[in-house]
Amino acid sequence: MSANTQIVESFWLARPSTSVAPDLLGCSLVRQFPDGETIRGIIVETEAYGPGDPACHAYRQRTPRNEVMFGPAGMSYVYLIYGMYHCFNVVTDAEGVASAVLIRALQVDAVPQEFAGIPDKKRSRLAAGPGKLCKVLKIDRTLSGFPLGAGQPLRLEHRSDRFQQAVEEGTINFVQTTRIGISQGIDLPWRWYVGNSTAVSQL
DNA sequence: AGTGGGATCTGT
DNA sequence: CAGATCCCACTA
Repeated sequence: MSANTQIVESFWLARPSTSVAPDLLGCSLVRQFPDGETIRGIIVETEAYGPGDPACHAYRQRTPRNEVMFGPAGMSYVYLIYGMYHCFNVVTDAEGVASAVLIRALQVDAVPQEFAGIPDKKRSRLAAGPGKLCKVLKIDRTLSGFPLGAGQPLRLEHRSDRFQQAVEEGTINFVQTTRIGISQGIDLPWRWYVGNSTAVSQL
């Protein structure tokens, strides 16, 4: 696998969310608009949700909202939270197994024009949170249930060679901890983030 | 048909 | 730490 190739191999995501979540760190999420404009961010924080997990939206029943989580890997799952923010997930694992990885933070290098006026300190943390990154990339529920492949409004790209090399050399390390903002399943260590990143939602 | 709480974020 | 704000899953 070479750098910057798009992740069209959905089988790569057809594994338990707890395996996929750390592997998504360093990959890029790319938003492509009809006019050709793109906004991209490097994934620096993720959380896994899956079977037997009381914090998972599909823990109780298959419902209209969580339907896409039961589908094949490599699809988007977007939902509205607290009436005003959206959260973006990558659906994982085999068809019929409800699971997903919540993307919690992105490092956005090329900040869109409309955010150019804000202070440097805030600008580096523009997408440091699941609701914030959806605001920056203009992700809402209309983008739920679509494949994350080439030519789509949202797509994933693999780690750059540079990032992968840094991981292997130990220059970049990953931290695994418990998840944030939930009231059940609070002891499961299913949150991962890039150790030296300044763009994670919390430490 | 009504309702309580939610995988959040911002400003005080 | 309160408030914003809306959808939906659950109860009846």
